[in-house]
Amino acid sequence: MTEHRPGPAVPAGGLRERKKQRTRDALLRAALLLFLSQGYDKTTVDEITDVVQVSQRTFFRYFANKEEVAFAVQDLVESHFVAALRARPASEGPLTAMRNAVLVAWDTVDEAISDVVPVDLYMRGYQLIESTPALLAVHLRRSTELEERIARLVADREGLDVDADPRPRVAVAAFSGVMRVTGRLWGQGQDTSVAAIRRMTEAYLDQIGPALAADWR
Amino acid sequence: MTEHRPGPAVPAGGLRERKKQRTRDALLRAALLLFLSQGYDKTTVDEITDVVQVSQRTFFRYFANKEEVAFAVQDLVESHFVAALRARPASEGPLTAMRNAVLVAWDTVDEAISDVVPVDLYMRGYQLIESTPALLAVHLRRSTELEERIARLVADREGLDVDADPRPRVAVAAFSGVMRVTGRLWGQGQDTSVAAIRRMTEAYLDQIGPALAADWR
DNA sequence: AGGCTAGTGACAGCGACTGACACTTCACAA
DNA sequence: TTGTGAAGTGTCAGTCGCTGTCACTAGCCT
Repeated sequence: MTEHRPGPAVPAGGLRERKKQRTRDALLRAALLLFLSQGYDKTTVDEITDVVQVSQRTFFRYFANKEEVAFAVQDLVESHFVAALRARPASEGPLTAMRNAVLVAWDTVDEAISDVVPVDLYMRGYQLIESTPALLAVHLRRSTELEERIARLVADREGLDVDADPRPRVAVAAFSGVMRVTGRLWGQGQDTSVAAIRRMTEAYLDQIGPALAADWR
Repeated sequence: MTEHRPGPAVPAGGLRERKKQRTRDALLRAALLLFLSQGYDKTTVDEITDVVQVSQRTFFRYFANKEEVAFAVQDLVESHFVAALRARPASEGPLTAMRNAVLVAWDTVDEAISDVVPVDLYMRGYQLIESTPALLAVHLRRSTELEERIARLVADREGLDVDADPRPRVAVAAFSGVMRVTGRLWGQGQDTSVAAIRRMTEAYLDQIGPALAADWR
């Protein structure tokens, strides 16, 4: 009996590891709640660690900086989108595949993250990012990294070399540009539901063709 | 003789104002040179103010934060592009106008900024931004603000309401997305000349059509 | 049982940034 | 020309994000 199947409700790993996970989760949740209730800038790391009863030094052992904790959930959603894109049939063209992937991703975010945080919390977190200059800046930089990943993925789908053919990067750039506008406008709007952002996404993607036409009249 | 025409080499304003301008310029130049020689992160504000012989407090009276000083020249170039876009004949469609505006802008950056800093310095500054995470993040956020300005400008050209018709923002987003890829790849490349980025700009813009086609084969 | 080491807390220190206040210096009017 | 107000600056003290160091505690493994 040196080994046994993992029980249903018991997280993997020894006591050490489980403790670690608990601290990280606690910090994450505490930070998110504080950010949402009083704003990111007005929340100090000390306040977060006070809630969790942990030294400030420990916070920085789990998160490289104060920003990182705000993007933990974002990471999940991004991976979720990438997975959705990967799942698209090879028969779909690049733009169609990306378009369908986002829409499917929005339709299934709930299941994808609900065991970490409720979707509602994620949505409010996203809005916080969009409305906090420091976070928005980091978000955009992270987005360009995601773009590169996607470009490589698209290139693979089409059997191309990203560095030889500019089309993958150009297509992804144009697509992502539109996604960003959508995110921004959604953040400014009233309806903060997933349905709202899904609707806007679709509407704006539909405008790529018309918007890029030579003449708008 | 309570007033006299401004002499040829004498900047406008009283002594007070001229002094102010000199301090600001000195700080700007000192900062840029330090950033370029030893990197942004490794340069402290104290080092900058030591060169100019000014207290740290004074630095922060001229620049809201350490980042701001790195974008002073960038500001000029952006305005230069906006001006170029404004100068495009109404007969050109949105995309054509933007495309021509960037190209013309690159062809004339030299004249536009040379009395503040040599173009070479600007180019190296741009590369610094692209390669410094903290600066890149801010750059991208600033870019979205510029995008909004451009979208309004484009909407005006076409006699549309930005908030009613999504096409201006979508077109600008797609365009800017491609511009960003260009900037990134240029920054990673070897040739740091204006000619190089102009060439890449043109090449990548040419790919928008093909990249957005349904089928790439 | 006892040594090993991962994880933590306490502390000191750096650098970006801010508020308060006193002081210098220019501007402008009497 | 001089005096007065305000603009611009330096000094100082303090906050906050973040890092290095070191000693200590508690799971782990033999």
